[in-house]
Amino acid sequence: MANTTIYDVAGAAKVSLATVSRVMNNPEKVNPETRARVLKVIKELGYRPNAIARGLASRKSTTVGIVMADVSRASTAQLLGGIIDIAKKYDYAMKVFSMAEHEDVKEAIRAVISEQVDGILFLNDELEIEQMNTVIEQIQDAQIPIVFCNVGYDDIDLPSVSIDYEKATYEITKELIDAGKKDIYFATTVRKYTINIHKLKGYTKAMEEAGLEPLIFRTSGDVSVNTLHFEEFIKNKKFDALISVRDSIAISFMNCAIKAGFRVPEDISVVGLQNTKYAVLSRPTLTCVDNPVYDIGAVSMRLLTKYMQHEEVTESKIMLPYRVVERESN
Amino acid sequence: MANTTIYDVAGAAKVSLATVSRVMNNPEKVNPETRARVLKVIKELGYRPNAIARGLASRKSTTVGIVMADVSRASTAQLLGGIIDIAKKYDYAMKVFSMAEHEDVKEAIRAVISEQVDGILFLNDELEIEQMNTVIEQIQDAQIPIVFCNVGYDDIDLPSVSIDYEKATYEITKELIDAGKKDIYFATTVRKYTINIHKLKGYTKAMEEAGLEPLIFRTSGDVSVNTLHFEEFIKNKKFDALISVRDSIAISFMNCAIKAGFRVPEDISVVGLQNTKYAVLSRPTLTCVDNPVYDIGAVSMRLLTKYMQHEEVTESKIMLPYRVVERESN
DNA sequence: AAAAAGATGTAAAACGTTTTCAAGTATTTT
DNA sequence: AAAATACTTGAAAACGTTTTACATCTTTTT
Repeated sequence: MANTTIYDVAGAAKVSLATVSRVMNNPEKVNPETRARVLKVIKELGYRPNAIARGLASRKSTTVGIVMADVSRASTAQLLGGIIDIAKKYDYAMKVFSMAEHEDVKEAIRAVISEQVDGILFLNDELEIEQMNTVIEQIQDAQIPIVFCNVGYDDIDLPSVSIDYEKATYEITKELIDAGKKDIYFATTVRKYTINIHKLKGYTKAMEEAGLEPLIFRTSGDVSVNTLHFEEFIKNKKFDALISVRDSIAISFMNCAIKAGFRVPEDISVVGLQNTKYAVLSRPTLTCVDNPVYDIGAVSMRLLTKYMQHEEVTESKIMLPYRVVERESN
Repeated sequence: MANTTIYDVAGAAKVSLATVSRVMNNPEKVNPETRARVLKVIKELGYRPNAIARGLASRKSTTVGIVMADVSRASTAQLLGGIIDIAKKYDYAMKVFSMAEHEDVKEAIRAVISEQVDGILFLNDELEIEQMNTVIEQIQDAQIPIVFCNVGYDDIDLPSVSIDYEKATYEITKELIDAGKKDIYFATTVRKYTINIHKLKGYTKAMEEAGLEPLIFRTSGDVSVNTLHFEEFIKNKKFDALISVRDSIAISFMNCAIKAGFRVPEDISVVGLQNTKYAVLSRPTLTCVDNPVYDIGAVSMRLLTKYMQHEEVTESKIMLPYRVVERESN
C-alpha cells in the first residue's frame, strides 16, 4: 500500500500509465468504462499522485507561498484562517515562510521562489520601502503572481486586499471630536507597521480638520512595558480620549486610567482599531473599528487563485468594508 | 535571470552539471578551485536549485507537514511560531494542512502524504480516538516520522512533546484547596479537546483526594454565549473559586462575578490554565498556569528533525515544565 | 465500399535535479 | 619507473509524473 505509483494503478487496471494520468487530469478524454475501471483501482489502492513528480512534470506545484513577518501575531493567524479555508477549496497546498526582522530580503524571496510556488500571498507589513522594491523586482522577474494581503504599501501597483484603515480611523476620530472630545491621543507602536501609518494618517487628518493638535503616543506592544509608560503618561498629560492601533494597548491604558481614578467612558473615551477578542473581555468593553481580517485572508486567496488560473480579474485592488462596533468604552 | 537552472551554472562555470550539484551537496568532493569558481557563478546568477526537481531526484522534500485543526486558535499560532523558527534553522520548508471538523480523516492524511513531506507535526487535538487510530495506521504505513505536538493522546506510543497538564491542574487545584476554598468549579469547553480532558483529570483528582465534590461547568468559548451562562450560574450556584481551561473563559466569568457584586480575589479566586496575553489585561490580572507553547512547538520541530535525519533520539516523549504565575485573581 | 474524421490508447520525451559508475589525472607507494 | 591509490570530473540513469506525437480502432460521411 505504501508508495503506490501510477504504474501500480496502470497495471491493476490493465491500461497504460498515460491513461491513468488522463483519468486524473483530463477525464473527459477517456472512455467512461475505462475511466470507471481506473477510478475503481485508484480507490482500492488509495492512490494519490506524488505531488513532487506531478509538480516537476506539469511545471505547476499547486502550492502558494505565504510570506509573513510573524505568525503568532493574532491578525496573521486570522488572515491565515481565511487563506487556508479558501486554498483548500481550490485545492492549493500552502507553504509558509517567515521573514525575520533583519534578514536578507533578497535571499528570503529567492528561497520562496526556489520552492516553485505558483503564487505568493504577501502578509509582511514590516518592511521598509526599499526592501519592498527589492521584493517586487524579484517577484516580477520570476513572473509569479502575488497578492498583498492586509498590508498598506500604496505606491505599489500590484494586486492587494485590505481595508481603508485611513478612512476608518478618520471616521472614528471624527466621531470622538463630534462628541466634544478635545485632547484625543493616538496610541501607536514604536515599530512602524505600514498599516499603522495609515491609521495615523486618518487620525491626523481628522484632528487637523477640526483645528485640534494631533497628539501621538508611541509605546510598546508589551503590556508590562506600556503599563509603565501609561502610568507616567496619566500623571503628566491632559487627555479626554484615546484611540489605539491595538486593542491590547487600549485596554492596558484603560486599566491604568481606571486604577488612577478616571471613569471610562464618563471622563475618557477609549477606542480600539482592531476588534480582537480582547475587546469584549475588558471592563468596560471596548468600542472598536472592526476589521474583517479573516475575510481579507479569504478574499486575497481567492484573488490569487484567479491570477494563478489566468481567470479574468476585474478589480485588482480590493478594499473590504469595515464597521464601527459601539460598546461601553466611549 | 528568471529560472536559472543547473545547466546555466554548469555552462557558465565550464563544468558538468554533476559538479555543480556536488558543489551544493557534497562540497568536500570537489576541488577547492573549481568549487570557488562554481560558487562565484552561482552567486552571480542568483541560482537556487528547483526544490521540486531536487525533491524528486533525492526522494526528500525537506518539507514538514503541519497538521492542525484551526490556525486561528491562539495556541496553534504560538506553536507555529516555535515550529517555524526551528524549521528555518534546520532548513526545512513547512506545509500547513488544516483538518476541518467532519472531514474524512483518511483522505486528509492521504493528501498530506501525497505531498511527500519528510515528516509530520501533528497539532490537532480534536480527534476522536478511532480517528486517531486511522491516522496512525496510515502514517506508519507510509513510514513518515511524526511528532505529536501539544496533544494529549496518551495511549499512543509515538513521539510527542507536551506538558503535564494533569499534574499542573492538580497542583493549582490543590493550591486553592489548601487556601481554604471548598466550592471550586472547573470551567471547560463543550467540545472535548484531549488537552482539556487531562486538565479535568488533574482537577478531579485533587478534589476527590480532598474529599470535595468535583464541580464541572461546561460552556462555550464564545464570550457572548458564556456571559449568559455565567450570569445564570452566578445567581444559582454556590462557589468560592473557579479554574478555567481557557483564560478568556476565566476572565469572562470574573467580569460577570464582579458586575454581580463579588470581589475578586476576596470573595472568589479565579485561575486560568493557559497564561495567554489576556491574563495581564484583565482587572484584576489573572493567576495562571503558564504553558510554554512556543517552546513546545520549537522542541517538537527539533525532535522531528532528529527523526528525519536519523539522529539518535534518547527521549521520544518529552514533557516540558510548566510554572504557576501568581497574579491578583487569587 | 472507401475515405475521412473522431475516439481511444501507447510509447517516449520532458521536467531539473541527485546519484552511481566509470574514466581520467595526479599523487603516492613500491 | 611501474603499480597502486586517491582525487576529480563527466556521462548517464533515475525519480514519478504530465504531455506530445503517433498508432490503432470505430464511426461517420460520401
